[in-house]
Amino acid sequence: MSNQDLVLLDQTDGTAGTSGTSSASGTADVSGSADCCPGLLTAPLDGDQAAELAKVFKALGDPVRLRLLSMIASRAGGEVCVCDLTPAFDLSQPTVSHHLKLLREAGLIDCERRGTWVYYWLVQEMTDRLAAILTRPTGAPAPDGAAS
Amino acid sequence: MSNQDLVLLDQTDGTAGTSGTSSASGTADVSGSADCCPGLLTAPLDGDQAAELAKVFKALGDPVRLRLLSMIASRAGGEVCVCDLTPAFDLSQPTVSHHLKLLREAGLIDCERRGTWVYYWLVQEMTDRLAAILTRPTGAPAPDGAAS
DNA sequence: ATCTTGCATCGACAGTTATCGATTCAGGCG
DNA sequence: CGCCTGAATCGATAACTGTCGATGCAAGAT
Repeated sequence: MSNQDLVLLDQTDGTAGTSGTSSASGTADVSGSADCCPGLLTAPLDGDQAAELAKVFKALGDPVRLRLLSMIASRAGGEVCVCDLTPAFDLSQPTVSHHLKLLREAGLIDCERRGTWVYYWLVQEMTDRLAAILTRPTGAPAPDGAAS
Repeated sequence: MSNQDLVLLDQTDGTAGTSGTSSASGTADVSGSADCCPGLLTAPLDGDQAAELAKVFKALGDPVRLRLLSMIASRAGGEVCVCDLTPAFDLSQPTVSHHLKLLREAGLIDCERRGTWVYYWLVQEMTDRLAAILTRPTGAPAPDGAAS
């Protein structure tokens, strides 16, 4: 049902072909392919849209993952080695790896293996999309006609 | 540490004084009070910021709650009676009530009792803030590490 | 006062998730 | 080749979450 949606995301890990991390296995999509910016604030979501979007927000719904994402994203150029991320947390290496996997499956980050190390970066399309979804369309009428 | 933060949100439920739903009891905050737009994409979050933000995203990380939120928010004027929301789902009334409670505790919606019915509305400040947090500051250099 | 309706709360249960240690895999190096 | 390092995967377990039916509470109607 959501096949063509992944194209938008797959382009980002085209370089990850050499990666052994099986990237882009189950990346989630946000908006339906048909409508570019459904809105969330403008019209009721249908079940499918809500399910896809919930996957991404769920990935963001953990402090560790938020910190990981911010650490990755704040590298404007983008790449962070896992070896830089793991020691920043009071968690085991498998746990950090697990969180990174969830972020990657949500389509928020992507990775590439380079020698011994694996580098992660932000998938900006996804955060942009989320921001758009949470942004009330400009010029939206002031909410005074509730009862219509 | 996060007392004055709630002021921004309390203003929206000033009318809820008559509400018996104990509104604004444990509403979550998003950004620290000092910095208006921490970013998430510009600088690593500290633990407290991440925890607060995660609460809100976690509330959004469920399809039912996303649909509830979109149903509430898409009423431009904003008020939706619970009696209009509950039958839209294949869930029991307590379950829907539970989801509404989580959204309210996350600071995303607020409510007021009016006679027999309870009305919910969107707290736009929160979605605005989330959008800002997910928006890369204008003029930020495009991370070419991903595309290339 | 009693009944009825709308919604929140409670307690229980099933499914999910976060976490760990142990293991495995990928690559570089002796 | 075997060894070492970095990171992902596997299994197990504790904690959390979504869901329900039953109950309680608020407010209007009879």
